[in-house]
Amino acid sequence: MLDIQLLRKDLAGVAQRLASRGVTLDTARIEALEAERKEIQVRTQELQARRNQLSKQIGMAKGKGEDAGELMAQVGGLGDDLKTAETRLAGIQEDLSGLLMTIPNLPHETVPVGRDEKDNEEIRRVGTPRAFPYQPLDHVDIGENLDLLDFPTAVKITTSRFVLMRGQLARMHRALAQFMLDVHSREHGYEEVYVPYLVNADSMRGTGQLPKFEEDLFKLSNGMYLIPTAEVPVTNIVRDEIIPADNLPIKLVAHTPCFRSEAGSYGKDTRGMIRQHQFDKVEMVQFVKPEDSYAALEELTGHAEDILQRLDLPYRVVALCSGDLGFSAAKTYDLEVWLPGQDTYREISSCSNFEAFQARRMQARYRTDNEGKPGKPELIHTLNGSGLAVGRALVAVLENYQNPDGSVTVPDVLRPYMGGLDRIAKE
RNA sequence: GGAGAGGUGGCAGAGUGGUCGAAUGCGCCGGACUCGAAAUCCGGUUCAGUGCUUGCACUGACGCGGGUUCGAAUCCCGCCCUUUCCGCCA
Repeated sequence: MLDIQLLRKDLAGVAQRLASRGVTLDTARIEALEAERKEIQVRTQELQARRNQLSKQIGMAKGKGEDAGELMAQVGGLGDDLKTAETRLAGIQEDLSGLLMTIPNLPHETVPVGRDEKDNEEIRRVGTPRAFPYQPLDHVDIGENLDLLDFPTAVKITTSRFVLMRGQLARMHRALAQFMLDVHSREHGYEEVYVPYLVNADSMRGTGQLPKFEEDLFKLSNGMYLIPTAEVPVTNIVRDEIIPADNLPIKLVAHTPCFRSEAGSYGKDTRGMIRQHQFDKVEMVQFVKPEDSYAALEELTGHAEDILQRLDLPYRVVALCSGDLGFSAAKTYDLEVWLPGQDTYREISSCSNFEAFQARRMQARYRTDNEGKPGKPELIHTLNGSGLAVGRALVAVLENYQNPDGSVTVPDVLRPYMGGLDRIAKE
């Protein structure tokens, strides 16, 4: 959510910055609503003040045993006007906040301006894709040849876009998550948290999934939602909280399944594990002071990169352009891992600074003490990034570590998590 | 799932229709006292929002949402949550 004050002060400027995202702001409607709001709010508050004043006098009169009939008649005359004004004000404020909730974040000044993913800016490449003397297989062929990856059975159990993994492959999937969680919690300074996988609508609004993106979510009959990312439960930990400044930064990491309906992506990545309704992810979340958030974004992105480097997977870092930015993000780096089976880089992590956008929706604030005097609560900045998507990391390992005989070498860093196993081969 | 109790400031806890954003205690901050500290005493200590003459005024908030009333923390209805007992259960 943007600062309503900013919209009042510089509506044209906001509209201009949103235009770089390809979003057209209905400035005329906002101006009209604002003008109406101001008029009605002043009127409402005046009427309320008058009523409060008279009611207080009635109380005093009755306390002294005097007749309050005259006063009561006076205040009674306000009743209808007041009710009308209050109702209108509530309506306008609902319209205004409803509109505000659907406006995306402003891109940071360092975000490259562009239309779509073609305009994203490659920042760096790390690692060299391995040269294969033969046509490398993709993860589906590798996994199915090993009898460890089973899509048809998952379809039988549930439907398409789900997967069944078996044996050492399921184990490697678990090993990847454990490895990532260990590195972030032991070496990068994150506190590990275990969180609910079902959340209420307030939490979804807090991080920005609602009200605009309900169709991407799985909703339960009792009104709760399956989380599409750990970002939602983890970030909402600080909803409606005022954090002492000394406690910042707060860095949390969680491993959760993620559920996405993938509505509107029919025909996209239908083969394999790239785009599933259910996948696991290790997610890093940071709560920081505003002045620290861009340094934190670099740091957090580095933490995700560290996992790729330890797995010795080639990747590149891409700065998303304004048109490709997610709804709540002010700036995002995507990490794209090299997939030899597809002969391309594919997204495996997305690291974003949301500045105060989520914090404002959540009323997540911090307070600084200036020489003993408590300062005013100010909005924190929130960040998060995948560290990494576990399913896609497994895909990357399968494709990058495949051998001509159909086996897959286990990356060094995962061996301790797999009982020392050095390769996965057909039984 | 059944029956009961309850949700008030950072915490504890009063308040059951009227100068109540809310007693009192604890905590916290400042000051006095002290060589210093403790004790004691004095003062302060929620958040959101609006207007403009930017320092003041006003509005809203006692779990959430409605209602009654001139006036609601207090009465009524619905929901959520906590808790006790019983039942069930990994």
